[in-house]
Amino acid sequence: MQLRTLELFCHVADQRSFSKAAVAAGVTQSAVSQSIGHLEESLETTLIDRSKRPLTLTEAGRVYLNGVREIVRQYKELEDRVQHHGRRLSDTVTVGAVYSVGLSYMPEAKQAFEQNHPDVRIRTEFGSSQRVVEMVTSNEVDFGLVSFPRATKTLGAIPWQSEPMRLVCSSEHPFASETEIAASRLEGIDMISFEKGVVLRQAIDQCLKSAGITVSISMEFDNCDSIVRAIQANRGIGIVPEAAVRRETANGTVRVVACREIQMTRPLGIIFRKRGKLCRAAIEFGSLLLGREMEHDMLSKTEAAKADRQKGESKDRAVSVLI
Amino acid sequence: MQLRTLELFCHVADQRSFSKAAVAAGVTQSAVSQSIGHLEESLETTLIDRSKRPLTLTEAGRVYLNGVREIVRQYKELEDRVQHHGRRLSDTVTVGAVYSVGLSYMPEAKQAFEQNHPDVRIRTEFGSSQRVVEMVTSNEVDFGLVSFPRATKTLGAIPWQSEPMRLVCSSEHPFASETEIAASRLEGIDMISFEKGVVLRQAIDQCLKSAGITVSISMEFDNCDSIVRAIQANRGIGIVPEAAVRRETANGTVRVVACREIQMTRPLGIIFRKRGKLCRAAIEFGSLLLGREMEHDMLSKTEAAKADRQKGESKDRAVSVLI
DNA sequence: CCGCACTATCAGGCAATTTAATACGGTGTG
DNA sequence: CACACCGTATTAAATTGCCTGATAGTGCGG
Repeated sequence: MQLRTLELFCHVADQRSFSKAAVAAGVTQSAVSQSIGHLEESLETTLIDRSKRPLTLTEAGRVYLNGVREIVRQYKELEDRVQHHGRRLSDTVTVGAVYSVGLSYMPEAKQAFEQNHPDVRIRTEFGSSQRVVEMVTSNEVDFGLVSFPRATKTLGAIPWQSEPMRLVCSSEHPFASETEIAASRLEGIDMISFEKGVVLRQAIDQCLKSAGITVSISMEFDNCDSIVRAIQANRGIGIVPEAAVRRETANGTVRVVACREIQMTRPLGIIFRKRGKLCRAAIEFGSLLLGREMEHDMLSKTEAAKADRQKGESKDRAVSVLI
Repeated sequence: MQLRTLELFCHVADQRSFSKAAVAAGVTQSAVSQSIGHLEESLETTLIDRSKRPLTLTEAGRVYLNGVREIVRQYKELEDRVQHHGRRLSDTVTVGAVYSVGLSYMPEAKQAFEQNHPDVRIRTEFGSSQRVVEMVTSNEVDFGLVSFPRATKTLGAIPWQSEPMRLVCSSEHPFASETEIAASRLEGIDMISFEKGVVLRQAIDQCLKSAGITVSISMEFDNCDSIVRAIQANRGIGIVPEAAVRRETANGTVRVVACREIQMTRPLGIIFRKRGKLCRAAIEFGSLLLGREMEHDMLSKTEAAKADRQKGESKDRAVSVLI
């Protein structure tokens, strides 16, 4: 059994889609399909229920996923532990990223960087926002790409860019034919959003509130993808990161509607461990992403943190980092 | 990374030899060498110190071995858990065996069986004696091949065959030129044996004692292999299973010396879980090994155990099983 | 220094994996 | 119900990687 196949399976389970898993893993959809097929064959079990979209895992699939995730995580950790026993520092930069951010920005960045630094490999690890924080904390990755970066005692955060959030609806929705609508038209409308725990949800609620609008949240999900799907199904409107609907707007299944009062962005940022310095290559790559010297941000933030700690609570700094 | 490669690495670590690992895994020495080579390359670390024989693990190698063993074990368990979710019973018989027994008897048995049952695969898992017991207990394997089989509350034991133990010495040893020696000549001689905890050691001590001989144990190891190596180095004589020195006697580096008073055998046996019945194929294969119907032994032992439990302690039954 | 046993390396063959192209199937639409 | 669209399965060809068999190199003991 190929460890890579197990990772592939994790991607498929995460994304509930073979083709998206293929993009995340950087192979073709065909390869994913066959790999998973062989995997199921060798296990003499069906792991994925292909009879409905989005795909779901079978009972066996769920059991397997749990085990495989743990095993893959454990192996990566072991690999790291052993590699650092070796003599020379790794020439590989590993970046953790949430799917939405990683998939949008990593491919070009990786390619651009590897062109200029043929001796350095860039690896991307995907995971939930929470998982990325964990990856950075436990030093599984050099740094992480997340939205709403949050500095903590051990983690530093560098604001990167603000990705616009768009008000989107299905092409069937009444709003679809309009290019701009007044905020008041949103009053009481059905909206699909993130679950209450998700930071993005809180930001959206905040934005709506300050626009003086009350909407009716009709569905809640823990990921962009499901939201987009529900919007496509015309179950309501939603506010999502632009990158998350790039494909869908291109093929016309959803529409972006402008609304002067709803001008949201979600801040993307780089998080890193304050202790334990990054290797040269990682800093170079971070600088490429940022479009400026990463080192400067790391230092200033660290100092800011130090100053903060003396003052007590660091809440206001956190805000300043986020915006 | 290929899970198979990780297993290979475990074999190499167990056997402290590429060529022996190759035999255990059923591939060529070249394949092992290359696999481990690539593994080390991909880890950018040296796992095995090739500068001395027998091979030793580097620091990184030891760390890696620990992790890999756990991961391989975990994956196998997961595989099982998921496969049993599937619809049909496995057509694979998995046998756990200590190296010395498995390597001697499994290859032919496997071949013979698969010839008659082309639809059944036989898989052999190697491990220490203790590990084999664990494999059987946790249902990782259908049954186990061990020496000194020991029935327990959960495990049944079927005596199989008695492998002769041989008194062997280096070709340089004074005894090498003699075909038979008197037991008295062993008095006070340097002997290499197993560590005190090993059952085989206790059996050997017992045998020597009843022959009225006291020897001087000059070295102790936890495995046959190291003992044979020490004997080859002429550090003393030893009493080891015939199969363990087959190669060495063939190439003349060690000699088997007959001694009328030292007539030892080590009992080999099959151990199995009393609860949870074996699949048809496993029983067929067991029967092939035993040369008689396995089912009969399993039943009678179970009943014997039941009778025993009523009487209290089962020590004397254990003996009857062993001999 | 030699012989022996073992490991490394190399070229060739074969099987597994990947890709690109295409067929097939599920889902929503008119 | 037919159609369009999106996503998955299938196929053949190309590629990669693994294994074998032969051979060269190395550690170890004499």
